[in-house]
Formats: sequence, structure tokens, C-alpha cells
Amino acid sequence: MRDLLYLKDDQIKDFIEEIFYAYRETYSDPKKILKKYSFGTAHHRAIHLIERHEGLTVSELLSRLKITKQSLNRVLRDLINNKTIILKKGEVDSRHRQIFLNEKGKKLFEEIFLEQKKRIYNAFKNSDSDSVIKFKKVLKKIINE
Amino acid sequence: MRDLLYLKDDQIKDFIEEIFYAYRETYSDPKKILKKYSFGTAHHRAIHLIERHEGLTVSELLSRLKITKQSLNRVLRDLINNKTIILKKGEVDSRHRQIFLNEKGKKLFEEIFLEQKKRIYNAFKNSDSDSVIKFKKVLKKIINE
DNA sequence: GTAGATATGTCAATATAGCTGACCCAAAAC
DNA sequence: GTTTTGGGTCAGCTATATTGACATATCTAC
Repeated sequence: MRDLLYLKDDQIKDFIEEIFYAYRETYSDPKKILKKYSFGTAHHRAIHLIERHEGLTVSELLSRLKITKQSLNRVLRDLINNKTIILKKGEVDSRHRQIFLNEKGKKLFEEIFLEQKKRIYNAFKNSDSDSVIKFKKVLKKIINE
Repeated sequence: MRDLLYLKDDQIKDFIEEIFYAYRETYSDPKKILKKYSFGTAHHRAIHLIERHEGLTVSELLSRLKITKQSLNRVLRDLINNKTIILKKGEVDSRHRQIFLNEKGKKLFEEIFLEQKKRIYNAFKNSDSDSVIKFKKVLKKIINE
């Protein structure tokens, strides 16, 4: 064991605090834009995942969000009413609903993303490439623990 | 410009998704313990910050949490009633209230932390020391952007 | 010493995002 | 043809946040 300071409790406590700040700040940035559309962070997360995994089913979205279907349904209803997303019957299994952003949804996502991107982009631009790659590696390990 | 793939939009979108997962998982772990005490994540965050910055004032806690004083007050009231924290008048400026965990609060924090620590500890133990150091560097940059 | 600013506390109403539990329908699997 | 799965919905509740108004104690500046 050399300088494994970061395994000390105090350092880990700091990390726990910082992960909270990083999440909060990253998801705070686009709140003004969301408000224009009467959407909140719940809608944002759904839109983000739909953009990243176009055509995903309701149950796939549920397992990524880890919320109840009743909670998700309110969000999806809002997005459908707003003509931000559309649901299509699954071709293989027509019980499934595949979720897609339509044109309006894609534009909204881009508007949100443009705002949210800045923070991450600047942080990475001011880091060396090795740091960013290792940041991702550790982040993934935290998620998959 | 070499292989700055991580500055591409798609990669940044992935990071935004992963920061959400990392936060959610990190703060989900101790929820069962919190429930035993009828506390939620709002109480958890307050307890965490009080432990990390013992004797901090109400307004310092507010600016770290970035919530309204009305929201914080409900949380602090619960914690006081539960004899988890105590508030003391500031010695220099007696308008201030300095917040401290008492014995019960310290025990509760340790119980929560023990559960929450595992995820981070294991992720770091399975990473090399350079990765963890760079993880922290980038995390800080994201926060301070 | 008084006026104004600051730190904190509190009441009331509202919004957002989640939960549990019950029940429904359509389609697939057996 | 019965059971299971994927999805939708109603109703009521909880947790956490908000806005706005107002109260009190203490400090600062004049």
C-alpha cells in the first residue's frame, strides 16, 4: 500500500459530496429551458434517454429510470400531449410500445442539450485526454458496483 | 487535435447519462437505513454536510444545499426533534446558529456512511491510483464550471 | 441610541416527482 | 384455452421542493 489516501473515509466522504454537486449542477443548467415548456427534470431525464436509445420500449425506459410505471406514465402522457414523443407498436411483439422523439422533441432535446453540454464540454476541454478517459472508467465502476 | 472523441456530442450525452446513474446509485444505497429513522434523502444530505463541516451555520448549509430556508427548516426541525443534531448560538455573532451532530447523529451518520461507502470504496479499489486522482480532478472541474 | 441590514424562524399555499394498491385490456406464451 | 407479460389508468398518499409574507433577534453604521 502506497499513497492510497483516497481509500480513507474522509476522502470517500468528500467524493460522495462531490458526486451530489456534479449531478445537481449538471441537471440544473437546463431548468429554465424546461420551464418554458412546463416540463421538469423528470421529463428531461425521459427525453434524454429516449434520444440516446431511440425506439426503446416502455419497460426498457422504466428499468433505466428505476421509477414506477405510474410515475413514468404521467411523464409520458405530458410528452405525448405536447407532441414531443410518439409511441409505436412493436413490430415483433405488438404488446411493446417503442418510444421515439418526433421533430418537436428532437428540437427540444437539442435546445436542452446545448445548455447542459457547456459544463461538461468545458470541464473536459480543460482536462488532458488521459484524465477524461480515466474519469469515465471510474464513473462506470461506481455505477456497476 | 488528436483523439478527442470525448468532446463529441454523443460522448458528452453518455457522460450526462452516467452522472445521473452514479448519483442515483450512490444515494440509493442507504435508503433502507434512513427509512428506519423515518428520514429521507433530504435528511441524509443535511447530515452528510453537517458531519463534513461541523459547526457550519444555517446559511452556510443553505448555500451548499441550494434549497430555500423553508425547505431546510423542515429537515432541521425533524433532525432536532429526533435528537440527531443540535444548534448552538454563534460565539462571535449570536445571530448565527452553528449546527452539530450529537452522539446519536454521529452514530446514524456512521451507519449511513458504512452502507454508502461500499460502492465508492470498491470502485476505487478496482481502479489504479492514477485513475482515481484524475477522476477527482475532472469531477471538480465539472462542479466549478 | 436609532436606523437599517443580516441571520434565522415560521405560516400558508402550491408544485413536482415519486410511491402503493387495485384493476383493466390486449397480445404472447404455454 | 389458460396463464403470463407489457402496458395503461384510477385514486390516494408521501417527500421534497417552491413562492410570498411576516416576525424576531442581533449586528453595523451613523
